Amino acid sequence: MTQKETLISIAERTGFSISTISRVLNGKAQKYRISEQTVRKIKEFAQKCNYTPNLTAQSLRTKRTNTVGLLVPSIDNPFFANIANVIIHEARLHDYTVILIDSMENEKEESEGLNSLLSRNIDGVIVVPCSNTPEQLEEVAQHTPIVLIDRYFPESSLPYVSTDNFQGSYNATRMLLDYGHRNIRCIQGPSASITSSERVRGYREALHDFGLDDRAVVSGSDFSIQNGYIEAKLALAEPEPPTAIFALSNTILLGTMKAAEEAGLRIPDDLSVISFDNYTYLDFLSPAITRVNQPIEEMGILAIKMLLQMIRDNRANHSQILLPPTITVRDSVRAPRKTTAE
Amino acid sequence: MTQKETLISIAERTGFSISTISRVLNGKAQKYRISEQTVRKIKEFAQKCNYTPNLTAQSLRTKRTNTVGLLVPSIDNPFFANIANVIIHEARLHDYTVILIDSMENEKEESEGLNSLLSRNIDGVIVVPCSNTPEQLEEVAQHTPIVLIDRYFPESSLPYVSTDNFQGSYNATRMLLDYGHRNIRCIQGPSASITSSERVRGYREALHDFGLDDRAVVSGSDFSIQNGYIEAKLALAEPEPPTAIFALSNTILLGTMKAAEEAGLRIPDDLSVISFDNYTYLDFLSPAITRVNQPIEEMGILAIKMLLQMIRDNRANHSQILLPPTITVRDSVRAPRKTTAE
DNA sequence: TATGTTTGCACAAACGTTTGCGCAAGGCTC
DNA sequence: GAGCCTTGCGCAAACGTTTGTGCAAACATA
Repeated sequence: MTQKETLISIAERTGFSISTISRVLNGKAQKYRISEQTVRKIKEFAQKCNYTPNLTAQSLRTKRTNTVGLLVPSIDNPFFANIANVIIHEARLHDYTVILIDSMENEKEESEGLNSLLSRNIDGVIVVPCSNTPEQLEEVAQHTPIVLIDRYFPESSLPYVSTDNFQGSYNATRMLLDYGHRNIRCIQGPSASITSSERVRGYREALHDFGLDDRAVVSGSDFSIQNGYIEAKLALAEPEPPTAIFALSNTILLGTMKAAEEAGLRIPDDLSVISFDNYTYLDFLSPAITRVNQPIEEMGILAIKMLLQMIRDNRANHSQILLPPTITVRDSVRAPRKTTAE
Repeated sequence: MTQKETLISIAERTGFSISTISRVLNGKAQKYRISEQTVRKIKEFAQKCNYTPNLTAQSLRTKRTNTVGLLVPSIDNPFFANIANVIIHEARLHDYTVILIDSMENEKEESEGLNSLLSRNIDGVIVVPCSNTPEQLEEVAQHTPIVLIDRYFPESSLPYVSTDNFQGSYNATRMLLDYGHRNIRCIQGPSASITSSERVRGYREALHDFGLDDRAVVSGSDFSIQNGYIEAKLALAEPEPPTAIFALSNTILLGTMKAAEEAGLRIPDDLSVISFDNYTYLDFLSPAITRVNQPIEEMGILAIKMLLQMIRDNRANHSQILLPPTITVRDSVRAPRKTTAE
């Protein structure tokens, strides 16, 4: 295996000093009055020998890495892959590289991943937290710019950008109500998660505004297909089964559909469903699924914007932003066959 | 923003030298005969002030980063997200961190991403190449361990691990033939891509073995939903439309299904379909889709294993491995209504 | 008490950069 | 030809580590 070129090796072979070469390659030739001729020679030589600076040395010296960290709970989840994609592209536009760490929805991994990022002297970090407390993150925020995305801590001053899950959920529930549904089951994700709990809140509020507080039924434990399956299975087996199911994530939706199919129920004829999250494949299910659509791209752009601003200004920012979701209407909602007893 | 602890700051406050502290924290106390007492004091202090080593300095000195790069064409594609997931987890098991770069299926981005990784002194890199030539990668291989995954260059000696796309495709086509289909359309991805061309080869070979060389019809241009839609639309409008469609990716499949639906064809009654790639949601389409299942997990594990071995032994490896795919049978294949003219 | 051995740690160089400062050579002014 | 300014570049310190070597003190031996 051959060696890589360094400023030193170039200096030896061109006869110029290390500093001169460094300045030329960093575009500071003018500032330091390096002659045209020298600049040309050095640039040519560097080009020819395919020199690339050693980033570790560079950042050791400058304290900057032009790198931001991105810590997500599971890159395997298309929602987070989507976020990662946007953030990687957006960072790239601003000449930043992204280091992606997967915390596997595990507090310990999250903590270690964060430390690993900090050790690398990243300039800032974007986090979808999976722990329940903001403590470590707040400590990090003392010395490193940090922005939360998707999940956040309402009681903390950490900056975040997320979807207005409450509003999205409220609107979706409202839509079902407007179609005439009165027995609407809500299947939630982990109740500790702010995204899930806000969605539940929206669901309850919509029922409340219809004077149906007592009809609110929420169950479920996590964002898994299995959870959706089990909860839907139970709900549909009840004496007075729901006429509509509101699945608080697309995975929960998949489980719900399976349960509906097994119960011999056709969607939307026998059962209406509405989901969260917007994936292409939701259009290819039968029927295509009406869902609450999070503005992922805008979230990613905003998060990067906030982060880079904090990096540039070297001071904290406490913006806490919720973006409005929209509803993508497809074919999974219809008026119930017959109004329930109520 | 507060300062981070360094060996120097700890040295000043504990009275021990930098080297002693370094050795203690690296578990080399024994080797350098640091007393029990000193070890304890230093460890306690480091713990208390939450010291984490500066990785850039560390790797500048040691030339190792315990980091591997992963360069994929698009993290937004669940297939690559899945690969990334496996590799991240597997690397983690061996105490390696992964830096993920997205080349956006763009040669220039790939090249720059690779340089960015190299600048970081990563210990090795796993690549799903998107360029058509192995030149740059072969040059990198001169000084940095590299393993290709999924896509590879048959004429190059670069090590790779991939699926036996030929075999998977052969078997799938064979299955359709065994069901009695004689008019099978194949919708491919980019013809320059080895994965797509191998799949096409498998398709042709299977037809050949049935003495149906002249019935081979391949069309398509990329792994997009739109491509699948357009090609299927065209195929189904022909005077003698296919009784089965082999979609060479799951995205092509989605387009195909949409076209079939618009043509009023029911799957599998009026049209059989079979796909590549194995995603959960394929089970939730109507009907669930029979598909060729790539052993992604094994591929990831093998790639990491090969890479770490190269890193450890500090020498090249030229293993070129194809893992056998399997077929996941669901409900999208059935015997054709009536045998075609042939 | 003199000598050798062990114990326990510190010194300093090196990794590849960046950057403030300095210095030599040449040109200009008078 | 003396003094000053400009041009063009090099010196060396610093970033936070790791690690080969060195050295003083303590201890053991004779």
